[in-house]
Amino acid sequence: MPELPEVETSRRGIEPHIVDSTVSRIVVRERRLRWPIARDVDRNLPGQAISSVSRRAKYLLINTPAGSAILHLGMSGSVSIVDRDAPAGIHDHFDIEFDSGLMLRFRDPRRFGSLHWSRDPASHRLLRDLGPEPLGCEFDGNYLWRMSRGRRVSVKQFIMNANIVVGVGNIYASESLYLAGIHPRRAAGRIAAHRYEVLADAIREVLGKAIRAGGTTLRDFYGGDGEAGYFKQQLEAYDREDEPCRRCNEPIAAIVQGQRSTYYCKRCQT
DNA sequence: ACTTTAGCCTGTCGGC
DNA sequence: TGCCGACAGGCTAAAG
Repeated sequence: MPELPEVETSRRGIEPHIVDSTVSRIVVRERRLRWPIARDVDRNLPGQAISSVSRRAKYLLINTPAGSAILHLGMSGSVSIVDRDAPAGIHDHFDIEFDSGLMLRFRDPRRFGSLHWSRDPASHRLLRDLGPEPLGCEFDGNYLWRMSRGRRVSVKQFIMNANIVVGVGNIYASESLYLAGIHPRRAAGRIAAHRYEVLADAIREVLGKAIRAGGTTLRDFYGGDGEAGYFKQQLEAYDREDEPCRRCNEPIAAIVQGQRSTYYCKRCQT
């Protein structure tokens, strides 16, 4: 489900409801997520006051003066703010309860999500090697060009590599390359600097637009406030196999790269 | 140091 | 109706 815009939408949906609240307890019903939920989460989170909710890549950070809960939504995870007495459904794996009477509920049918505790999240093993934020100032075409020299991977897999740049998942990779007019199979190391400027701009534009639309709801994504994202209507390539390219009418093609589907226009993308 | 692959899970959808 | 395979928005560890 969630790429950067969906995680950012979730962050904005939950932060106002829990900031300045204090965690009264945490209820874990299922520890077997992508990594088992360690007991130090249960030990450290209760009693802490929430200072902010931030995002790094696709991780949500629930920050307190003593450290942060690091939450990942995996492929099918979502968070919601509900009343403390709301009955738990089958895939509601944990709740973080607050003194306000509300709680943050984590639901994840496929259990690819995760929850960790860290006193210093930036140096946590899951976060420390991540590349720059695509909407931040260290990310630009020159950065992509420098990082890509000598690499033979396809440009699509290159921009989906979180060590290069974070937050570009399968949907927005196709969308960005479409917007930039770059063929997804082209080798990353054989793309000229000026084309990387176009690509970096495209990534920022696509992600920015998607955040403004509240994310992409393909099947079942809802932000923290329960609203469906409506970026799907703006998708140019993703999930549009055989439908006409909106620029040239060529049917959109679908291929597989690294076991993920890629969508692109054979005429517009070179 | 880079690239590729398998695998973690459940739910849904299309074809038979 | 039901069964079966294919596929789904992420990411890591291990192997090559």
